[in-house]
Amino acid sequence: MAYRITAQRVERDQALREHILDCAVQQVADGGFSSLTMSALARNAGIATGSLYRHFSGKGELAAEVFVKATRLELETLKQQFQAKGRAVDRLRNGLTQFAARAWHSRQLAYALIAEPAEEEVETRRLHYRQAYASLYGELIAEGIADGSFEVENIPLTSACVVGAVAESLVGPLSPQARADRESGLPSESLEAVTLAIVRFCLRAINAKEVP
Amino acid sequence: MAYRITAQRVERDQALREHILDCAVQQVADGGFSSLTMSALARNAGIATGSLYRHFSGKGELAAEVFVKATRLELETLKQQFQAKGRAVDRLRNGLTQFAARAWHSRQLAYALIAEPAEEEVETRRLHYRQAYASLYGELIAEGIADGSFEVENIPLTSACVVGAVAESLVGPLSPQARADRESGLPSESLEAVTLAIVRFCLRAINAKEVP
DNA sequence: CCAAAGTCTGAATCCTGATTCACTGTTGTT
DNA sequence: AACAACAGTGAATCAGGATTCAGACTTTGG
Repeated sequence: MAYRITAQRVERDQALREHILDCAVQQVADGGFSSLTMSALARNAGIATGSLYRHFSGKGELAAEVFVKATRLELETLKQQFQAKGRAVDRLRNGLTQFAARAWHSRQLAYALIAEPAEEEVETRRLHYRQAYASLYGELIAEGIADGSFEVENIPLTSACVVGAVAESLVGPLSPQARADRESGLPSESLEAVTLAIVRFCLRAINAKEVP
Repeated sequence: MAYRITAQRVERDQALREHILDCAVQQVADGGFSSLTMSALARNAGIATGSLYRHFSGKGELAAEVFVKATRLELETLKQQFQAKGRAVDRLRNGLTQFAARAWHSRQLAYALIAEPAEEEVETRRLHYRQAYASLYGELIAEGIADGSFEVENIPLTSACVVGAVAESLVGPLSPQARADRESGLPSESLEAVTLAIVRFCLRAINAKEVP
């Protein structure tokens, strides 16, 4: 024998893999999944295209990992707000507010994660994580129902509606920001106005006793 | 001179163009935009691929026309309900109910029109028509506000939320139908249940005095 | 320092459809 | 009928990105 996978090598590999993923996330944040090409990524990461394939079986897997890495963070952040202590209404309001702010400040990434067409593998993950978002809303709604502050008949469907409403108003083509991008230069609603509208919309939709 | 575009020729051309579009819509309704390839379309329409280019400048234009043809119908149908006579609440409820039913009965097409990734030219039209949907909701909401049956602060944003909620719950990955497709064979909500949930959600969200 | 066993490289290749175009078939005019 | 001008055909070509792979280069253990 004359070669063995040493600990140092394993570390380097992991570090390089992370480095590649970081570059990839950056690329998606800058130009969406459509700008994530193997050659551009290799260039950014400072390696050869072929080397990418030592770390990822193919583009699909790579894109999926990018998606998961970025989405998990958002989901966890929202979860933290939702599972904090306090009244369900407040937690929902805080969660939505924070979610809106994060999406607002990195629109391209938010759009890529929520809506941009991408590899099949990404769509699979998207499906999974949308369910996860909906479940999160569902749990919170259930708690609110239990303590009498909300009133909803069909929790899963209502959760889906909430996910849709939030997505559309924040990153969809109707979002004020997208409109502003198009009719560039012209007035556009502020983050505060948008957040308020979304929070009101959702709270009313779930029959909250208290709406700002 | 020895050739002139005769009326007969013009008619044939128009007829053939329509025939091609019909085949294309059918293909999209069966397998989504992803199944719309020039060669398959040529085969279905019974002509050569090259001939497609006598009627459309390229795939983008063709796909866009398919989108517009199919979407215009939906929009007009909804508009008719919304602009009927009667109370705003009833018109909204009827419109949503009908929209849901139509989407439910041709999911693949609904998905293709509302959410499926497609050519740039299609996305442009989609943008336009989503605005149109939102405006339609907006007008109706404004009428409802005027006669005191709704109460909404930010009409455009609220309309966007409605569009998103409806889209997500009907054709999004969280729609009961999509879930059923996945966990095939298992129970799934009925069209009636879904419709009721959506109508309730939207009516409450816009602060309707009367919710079923 | 050497040989063995990996790793890296990036130009060449493959893949999947859209698009073209030289050729054949039709239609309209004289 | 004969010709001009257009329409239809579909195999060949193109396009643009992912993927491969024959060296060149590194690391490891002796």
